[in-house]
Amino acid sequence: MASKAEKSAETRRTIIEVAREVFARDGFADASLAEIVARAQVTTGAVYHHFGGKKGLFIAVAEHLEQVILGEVVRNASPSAVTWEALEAGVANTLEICARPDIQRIVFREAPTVAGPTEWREIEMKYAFGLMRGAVVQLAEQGAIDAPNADLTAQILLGAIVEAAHGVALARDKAAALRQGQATVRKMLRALKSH
Amino acid sequence: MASKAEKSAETRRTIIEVAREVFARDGFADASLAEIVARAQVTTGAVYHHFGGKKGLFIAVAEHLEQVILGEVVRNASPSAVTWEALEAGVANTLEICARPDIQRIVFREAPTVAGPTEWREIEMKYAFGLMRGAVVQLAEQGAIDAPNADLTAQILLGAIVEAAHGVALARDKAAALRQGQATVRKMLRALKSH
DNA sequence: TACATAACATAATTATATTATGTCAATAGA
DNA sequence: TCTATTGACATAATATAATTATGTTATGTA
Repeated sequence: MASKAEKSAETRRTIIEVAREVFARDGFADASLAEIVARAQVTTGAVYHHFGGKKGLFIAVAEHLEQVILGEVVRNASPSAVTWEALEAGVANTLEICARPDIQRIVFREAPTVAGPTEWREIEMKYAFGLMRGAVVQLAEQGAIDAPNADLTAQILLGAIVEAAHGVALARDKAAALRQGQATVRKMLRALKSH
Repeated sequence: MASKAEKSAETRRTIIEVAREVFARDGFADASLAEIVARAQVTTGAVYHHFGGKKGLFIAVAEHLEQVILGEVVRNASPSAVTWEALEAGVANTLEICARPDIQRIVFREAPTVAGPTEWREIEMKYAFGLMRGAVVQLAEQGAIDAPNADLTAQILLGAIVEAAHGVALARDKAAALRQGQATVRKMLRALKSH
């Protein structure tokens, strides 16, 4: 046991795990690769082997966090088709998840600039943005939502959610802010309902 | 004429002007101070004298762009007190301005991470965010808008606007996207109207 | 069993931002 | 009007990381 592939995957996970902490605390620019490899008990060679460099490592961390988000949102979601209620619940859930400081900073603040706008958009398409976009498209087809441009609508909604989450993270009374943020976003969402 | 102070202000303006182009094209991290000073026909000494470093220069550029935004928005605004119509018009106008790629990237994507969240928030308070926040507060006092948390509401609105602008910038048919984005944001805004 | 290669470690290199120092000219005070 | 000071830069040295190049080892495979 402990095959070569398993050991490799293990170090990869370890590096991502500690990098997540360091990037969340210091941000991409101020994070030290030296600290990451020291805490992960590897060398820079390992990082360059697995991720191709600091940027690659950061993107891997960000993508991993996107998977975490996606995992939690779909786990909490009903497995049936997209309904209006499911969208509302998913939005509220996403807002809560995005209020976590590490996700906030790594995924939504820094990743777009570190990866570059276009490349990051492609990655995002597979996760939170893709999910939102898919929901908007389905509801638009059902005639439940008024969205002539699904991409744009999804982006605006996600933007509102992310900024609400950021506001929540900054607030002193986070529980209250979370409720207010969810209420405000829910109102905005309902404004898109077709009738 | 051409006093020392005038000449100094002139080089300062020149540096900001060319730095704006380079930062907009390459982003903060990939932008080369060497290229900036070469194109501005000064040396790094000038940059450090005026701005204290690369970060300081970037923040100066971002703050300058915030002034540009504020200038255009208030110029287009009616000089009277804040009304619902004024807010709607201001939001539509802001969305249009924020769709410009350089403003998008420098002010809303990178500045928060380059300056650090808290420091940038203080700066923002004097410009777009402060304007939005002030409008929300006034309208809430008038009872025209339902906003229990003015900071949070302003942040969510600005987030929706900025993301809408980003979507517009990415769209092929920008004119159509701009109209759709404005329509969507207007709907969301009206959802906050109290009745 | 021998070879190839994945998975790293180590050491050299480089690329830029920063810092330290130097220069000159404008301006304010005597 | 003379001079001392200092602001406004230029130039050259330094330092801090990231990156690259090269080396090593163990494991899977033919």
